[in-house]
Amino acid sequence: MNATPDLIDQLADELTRAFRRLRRGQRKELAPFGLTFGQARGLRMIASSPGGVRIGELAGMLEIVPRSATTMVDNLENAGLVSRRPDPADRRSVLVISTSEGQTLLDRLAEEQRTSAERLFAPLSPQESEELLRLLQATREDLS
Amino acid sequence: MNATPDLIDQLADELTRAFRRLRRGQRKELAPFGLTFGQARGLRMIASSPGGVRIGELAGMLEIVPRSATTMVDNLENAGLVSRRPDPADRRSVLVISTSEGQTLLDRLAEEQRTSAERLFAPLSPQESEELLRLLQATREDLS
DNA sequence: CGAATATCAGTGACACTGAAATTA
DNA sequence: CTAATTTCAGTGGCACTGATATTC
Repeated sequence: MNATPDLIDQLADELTRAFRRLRRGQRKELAPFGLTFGQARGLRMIASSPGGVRIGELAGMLEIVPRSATTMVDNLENAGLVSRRPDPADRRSVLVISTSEGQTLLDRLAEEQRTSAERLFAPLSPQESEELLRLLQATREDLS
Repeated sequence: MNATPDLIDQLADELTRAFRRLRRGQRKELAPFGLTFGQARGLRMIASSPGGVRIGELAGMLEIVPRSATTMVDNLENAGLVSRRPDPADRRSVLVISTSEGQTLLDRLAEEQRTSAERLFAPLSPQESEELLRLLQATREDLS
C-alpha cells in the first residue's frame, strides 16, 4: 500500500487538469503556426533525432500506438515540416527526418512561443520543477 | 526566470505522457462498466456534490467549457447514472445529481477498479505522492 | 513460415466555437 | 436591456482497433 484511495483519485484528477491546462494553452498559441498540440510534440521529437527516427520508435517515444504516429507524420509531411525516406538498412522501415522548414518553425516557436507552458510551470521554483519532473518520470516504471 | 526552456519542454512532455498512461489504463478498466474516462471523472465530481451541482460549476471543476459538460451529462443521464432537476432557486439553472445507480456504480468501481491509477502511482512513496499532488496543484495558480 | 514494420480504413472520445433560448 | 445559464449544431484533434502489404 503506497497511498490511500482518496489520494490516488486526487492525483489522477490533478494530473488530468494540469494536462488540460497545458493543452488548451498550447492549442491557442500553436494555431497561428498551423500546428496542433500533438504535431508540435511529434515535431520536437523528430527534430531531436538527428539521423531520423522510425515510426515505431517515434510512437514509443510519444507513447502512442504506431498507427497513430503514421497519421501524425502524414500531417507533418503534408505541411512540409518532415519528410520520409526509406531506411537503407531495413526496407520495411521508414526514417522520418525534419526538413529545414520544420527546423525553422521549431526555432521560431522556441523564440516566440512556449509562453503557456512557461506560465503553467511558473509558480514552481527551479527545484520544484526538477522534483516534479522526477516524480512524473517515476510513474513510467509502472510495468503494465 | 524559473526554469530553463529545456526543463519546461521536458515537464510538458512528461505531463503529457503520464496523462496518456492514466487515460489508456482507465479506458480499458472502465469499458466493462460502460463508462469512459471523462464520464467516470464527471460522475465522481457529481457524486461528491451532495446537493447537486450546476452545469457551469461542474465545468469549472473539470476545467472544461460548459458546453462540453452538457454533453457529458447527457451521456450520464442516458445511462441512468445521474439526473437533472430544475434548481428551485434559479430557474435558469439545472442541478445534476447522481442517481442510486450512479452511486452503486461508483461503489463498485471503488472496490474492483482503480487498479490502473494505483499502478501508475505505485512507484511513488506516500510522501512522494503528496508532493506530486502539491506540485500539480501549484500549477493551478497560473492566472491565464 | 513467423516476426516486425508501416499503412489503410473505420470508429470513438471529447473538447472546442458560435448561436439560440430562457430567465434573473 | 444586460448578464448569466444552459442547450443546440457543427467541427476538429487524436488515439484506438482490425486488417493488409512488404520485408526481414
